[in-house]
Amino acid sequence: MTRLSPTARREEIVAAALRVATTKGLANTTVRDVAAEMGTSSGLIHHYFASMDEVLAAAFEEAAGTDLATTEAAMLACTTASERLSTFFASYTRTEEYRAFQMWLDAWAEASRRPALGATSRRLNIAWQELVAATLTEGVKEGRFVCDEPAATAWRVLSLLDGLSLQVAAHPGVIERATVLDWAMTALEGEVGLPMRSLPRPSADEGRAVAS
Amino acid sequence: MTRLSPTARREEIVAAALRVATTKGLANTTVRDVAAEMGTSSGLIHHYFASMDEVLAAAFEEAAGTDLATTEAAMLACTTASERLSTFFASYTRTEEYRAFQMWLDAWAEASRRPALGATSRRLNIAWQELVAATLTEGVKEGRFVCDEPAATAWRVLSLLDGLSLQVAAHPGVIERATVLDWAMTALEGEVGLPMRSLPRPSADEGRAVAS
DNA sequence: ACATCTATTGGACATCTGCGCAATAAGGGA
DNA sequence: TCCCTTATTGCGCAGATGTCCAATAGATGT
Repeated sequence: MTRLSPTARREEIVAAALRVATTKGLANTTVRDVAAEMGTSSGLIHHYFASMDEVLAAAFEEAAGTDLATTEAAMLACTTASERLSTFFASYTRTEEYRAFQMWLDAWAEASRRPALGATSRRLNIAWQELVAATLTEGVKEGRFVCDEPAATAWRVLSLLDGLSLQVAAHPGVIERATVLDWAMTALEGEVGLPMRSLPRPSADEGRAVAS
Repeated sequence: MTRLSPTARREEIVAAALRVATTKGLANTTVRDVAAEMGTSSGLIHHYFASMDEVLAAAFEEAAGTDLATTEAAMLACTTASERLSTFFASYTRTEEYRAFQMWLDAWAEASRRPALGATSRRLNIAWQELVAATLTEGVKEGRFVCDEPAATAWRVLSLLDGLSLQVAAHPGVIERATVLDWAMTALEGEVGLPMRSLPRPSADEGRAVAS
């Protein structure tokens, strides 16, 4: 393989690991898989990462972190806090379509066994919660929402979303994606004192639009 | 090893597998682990189970099914639907203490990779939801609750509980067990038209009492 | 042109994995 | 008592896994 700069090679490794993890799942991604995906040797990966745990942590960070950044950017383009939350829901439930949620399932399950992955999973989970909490606080300042504890409400909404999405990912057919979206948004409306169904429900297409 | 009847031996294998899975996690439980736990050979396990997938499925069924039966029995001992639900919450959040929730995390993550485990996980998840739904229906008949769609409400409450419990199990310290319990019960109160905090919050001791 | 640094190789190593199979032995029925 | 069924053994097989390391080669500075 052509000799690359350390930073470029590191990024390539993370990108390759992410590509494999998206297909096979984080828990099933091996050093040799990543090396084969890049067309290089397995030793190269350990030249940049001390352990496979750190490779997976970096790959997961790339996946969930990019999702977070993309979502945040899309939300910033909205004018009101309500619109921002609608965008958030559309973006969050979209991830299922791309089987990205299986990665969260793997990360949660492996968190107690792989320290680096666990730390990353924890950090990103909190980051997502803080994004929701911040948006709620904005809505309160705008006078649109009533919310005593934005941090707590954010955890509840996010956890409801996770719990429902988890069923979609692990037990296909039990709950529909559109149902997850509707139930989670209704729960939020109840939390912040909005009229039922006042938040516009994103269509499946809108979810896709955010993705591109 | 002393020669046992097929049914007795099968049960012993499942019990041993469950013991190992409780310690190492479902995903990390191997044939040899189970054999060593019983003090027998690994070949014996394959004499009773076609694949490791089925061993894990049986072990998980034993764990989650017993929990379900125990919880159901404790609920039946209550007179009102409200008390039954309080008992349910106490029993459900108790499972964390025994690290049993890690098993659910593993089951959800592995569901797409191990068919038998996936089918079992799906069945038991639905069974838990049906237990809640049935109790809600009883409460409506008693005139204590208002609930248009018990099945949907059950999924929401259970998913919120799962999403929050998942944080406790995967990211220790982020959310407290007592908080999970309080938030989930409050959510239910909102769903069925009960006054806030009207459902008695079980103490940690009560949770433990149900376990024994 | 040379030397130095290090990215990259390719495989060794020890261990683990699920699974299968021939041999053994225990127990129950005739 | 003998026999036949089958529970149980113990190991082998083929493959996978994370990690490590000596050897190689490519780039960069002098």
